[in-house]
Amino acid sequence: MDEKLAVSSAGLRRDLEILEVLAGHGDGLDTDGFGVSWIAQRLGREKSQVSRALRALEAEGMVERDPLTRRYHLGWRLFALASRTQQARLVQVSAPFLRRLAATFNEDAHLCVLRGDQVLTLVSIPSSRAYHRIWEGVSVPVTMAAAGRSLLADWAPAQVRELLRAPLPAGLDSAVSDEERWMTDLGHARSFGYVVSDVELDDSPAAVSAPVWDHRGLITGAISVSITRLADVTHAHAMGRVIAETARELSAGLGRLPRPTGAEL
Amino acid sequence: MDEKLAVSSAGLRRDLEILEVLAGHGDGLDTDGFGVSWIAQRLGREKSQVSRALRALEAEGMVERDPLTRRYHLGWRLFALASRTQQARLVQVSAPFLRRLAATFNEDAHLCVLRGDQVLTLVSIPSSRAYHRIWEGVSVPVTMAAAGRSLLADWAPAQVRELLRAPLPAGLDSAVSDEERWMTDLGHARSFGYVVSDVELDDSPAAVSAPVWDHRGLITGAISVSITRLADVTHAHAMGRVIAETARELSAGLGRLPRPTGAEL
DNA sequence: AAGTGCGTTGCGCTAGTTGCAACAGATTTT
DNA sequence: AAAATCTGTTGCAACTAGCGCAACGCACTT
Repeated sequence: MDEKLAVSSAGLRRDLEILEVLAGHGDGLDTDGFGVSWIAQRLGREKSQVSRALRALEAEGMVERDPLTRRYHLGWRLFALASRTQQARLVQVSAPFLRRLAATFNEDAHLCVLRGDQVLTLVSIPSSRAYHRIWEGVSVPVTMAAAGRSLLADWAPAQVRELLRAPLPAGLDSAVSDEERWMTDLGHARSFGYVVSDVELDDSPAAVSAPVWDHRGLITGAISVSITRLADVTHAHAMGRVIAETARELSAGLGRLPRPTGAEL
Repeated sequence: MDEKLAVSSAGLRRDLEILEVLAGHGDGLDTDGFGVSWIAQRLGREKSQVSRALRALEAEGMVERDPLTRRYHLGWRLFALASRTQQARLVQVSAPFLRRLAATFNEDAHLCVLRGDQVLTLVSIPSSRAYHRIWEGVSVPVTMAAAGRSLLADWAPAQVRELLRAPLPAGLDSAVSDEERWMTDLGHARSFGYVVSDVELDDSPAAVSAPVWDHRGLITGAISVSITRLADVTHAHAMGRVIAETARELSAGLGRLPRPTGAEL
C-alpha cells in the first residue's frame, strides 16, 4: 500500500512534528503553549498518541507543562542541546561583528547558513532605529534569500544551476528566473567578497551579503545587511567593501586558514 | 524483571542519549564529532541500532554528518527550534525567578530586553507593598534604563561608546554624560554578574540588574530589581550577588552555554 | 593477501506502538 | 443540579516497527 520511505523512524518524526508545533508561535504571541487536543488536530493525529508522546517528551525534559493550564511548551533540554551546536558558537563569535555593521549602516545585520536548499538565519541584529521582522530560526529557499548568492559562491556552476532549477513552493516561481544574473553575482561574490542583491521576497528588503569561510576554506555562512533606504548603487558597493572586510575578520576569528581570497575553485 | 511503569518511548530515550553524547564535546578538545562505533560503545548499545537511529536523526536535521570523516555532530534543527521560541521562553521561565526576587527584597522585579537602542520591559512583578508604576511594555533609551548596563555587558567597547554618544530625545541629554562610569559599570557586570545603577530617569528608582544569557551564549535580557528604600551601598551589593545568582539560574534554564563567558570582546 | 576497524544491511522474533472506545475532570449550558 | 461539552488519560487486542545477531562492503594497516 504505502511506500516504505527508506529510513525514518515514525516515532521520531511524530515527536519532531510536535516540537515544531510548539515552536510555531512566530505568528501571534501565544506564549502560553498549546494543549493536547489542539496539537493533535493540527497534526491530524490521534489525541491518545499525542498525549503519550508528550508525556514521554516531558519525562525527558524536551517539553514542559504548565501544571495549571496543562499546556505544553518547549523544555529546558532542547535549549541545553541547542547551546552545544556549532551554530551556537558561530553566533557567539559573529555577534560583535554584526553589531558593528548594524551600528555603522543603521540597518539590520544577519548571519545566515545554508541548510539543504534553504537559507537559515541564525541571528539578526536589528538596526538601532526600530525593531523589524524577526528572521531568527526561519528558513527561506536559497533562491529567494539575499544571502543565498554568498552562500553558494564556492559551489560548482553546474550544481548551482541544478539548485536554481529546482521547483519552488507554489506561487513563488517567477521571481528568480534570471539564471545568468545569478551566475554573474556568484562570480562577483568570489572576486570581491561581497554581492548586492535586489528585492526578492516581498517583505525582505534588498541586501548586501558576504560569504564567511571556516578553517577548512569552505563557506560556512554569510553576513547579510539589508538596505531599506535605497541609496545609489555606488553607495551599496561602498557598503559591500566594508561588509566583505568584516566577513574576512570574522572568518579569521573562526580560524580560517590564511589563504588568499580569490583562489577558490 | 524490571517493570518500567514510566511510559517513555524507548526510541526517544535512545535518540536523546545519542544527542547527549554528541553534545558532550564541550569537555575536552573540540572534536569534529563522533563516529557510530564510538557512540555505540559509549552507550552500550548495538552499532546497528545507533547507525539506524543516526540516519533517521540526520534525515530530520537533528544531527549532521561530515561527509568526509563520516562523523556526526548536533544539527541545525535543534538550534532553529530553540531560536524561534527563545523570547517566549524567556518570559515563561523568568516569572518564578522574578517573583522570588520581588518577595525576597520587597521590591519590584523586572525582566528587560534590548530592542534597538531601547530597553523594553517585558515582565514586571510588583513588590507586595503597594502599586507602583507599571513598566511592562514600556521602552526607554538604553542609556537611561538601569538594566541597560547589564544588557550591553557583552558588547564591544567601541560599540557601546558609539551608542552612548548617539543623540537622545530632546530634553534628556545631560543625564548620561559620564561615559567612563559606564565602561566601568559594564566591566563590573561582566566580572561579577550584576551592576548597581543610580537614578537616571526622574521617576525610575535606582536599581540592581544582572544580565541573562541564552542558548546562543548571547545576553538576551536582564533582570532588574529597583531600590526604593535607600540603604547603604554594601547592602546593594549584597542584593547584587543574590540577583546575579538568580540570573545564572535563569540562564541555565535558557540553555546557556556551560562554559562561562569570560573572555569575549 | 590477510588482518583490523568502521559503518551498513538482511532477517526472524519479540516488544512496543497504534487506534478505538471508555473513562474521568473541568467548564459551560440548560 | 443535572446535562452537555470540552478537556486529557487509559485499557486492550491487533499489528507493525524496532531489536540483536551475524554477514557484508570498504578503507587502511600489517
